Amino acid sequence: MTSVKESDLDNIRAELLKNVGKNIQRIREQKGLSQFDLITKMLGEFDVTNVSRIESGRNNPTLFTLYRIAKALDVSLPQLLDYSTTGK
Amino acid sequence: MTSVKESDLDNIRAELLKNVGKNIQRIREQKGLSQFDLITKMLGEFDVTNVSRIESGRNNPTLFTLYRIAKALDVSLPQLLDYSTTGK
DNA sequence: AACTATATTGCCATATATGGCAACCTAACC
DNA sequence: GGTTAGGTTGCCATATATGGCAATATAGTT
Repeated sequence: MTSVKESDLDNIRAELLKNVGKNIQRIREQKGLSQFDLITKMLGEFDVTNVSRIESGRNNPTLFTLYRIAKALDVSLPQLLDYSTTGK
Repeated sequence: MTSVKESDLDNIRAELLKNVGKNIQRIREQKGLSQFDLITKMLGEFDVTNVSRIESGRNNPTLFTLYRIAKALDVSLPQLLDYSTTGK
């Protein structure tokens, strides 16, 4: 077994995006911020629409996007992506 | 001061991509793997060309790409992105 | 010199993240 | 009822990550 079925790969991707998205949402809400509040704290421009898509796992955000979200939420990049401790 | 000059934003992005890229390269070489070895260990298909581009900071990888690289290198996603401890 | 392994760069095509806006949906108000 | 805040979804355009291959570079070895 060296390969992974394509559908499995899609499931792995979907789970990852959902887990990270939920983690972002959890941290944002812990800080008492709305999605709009978040984008106003982000470096540069960002569309609030995409926050919803990222938090719900519909988008596969880039490294730079994740970095700007982490900064806006006042957490480190590793913290933002560490969903293992929060009960997956 | 609420905004960031566009050139500053580009510099922040460039530095981030370079730091994470170097971290990936460092971990890969510590494990004694070539770029080709890395892609063969990654889930699904990945082009070796893009490993070079990511390690040199020319590409802004997606979350799923970072996840697959982390898995192939046998480190956690937070570890892969934690370049702060390694001397920036 | 030649050969091999590894990495970089360039080019083009495709897939998709993001920008931007409008419409819609709840829930909580008055 | 209406209004507001927050979030979602749909649509389209643009930017760019990735796929894929070829060419080049570079270092190591014989």
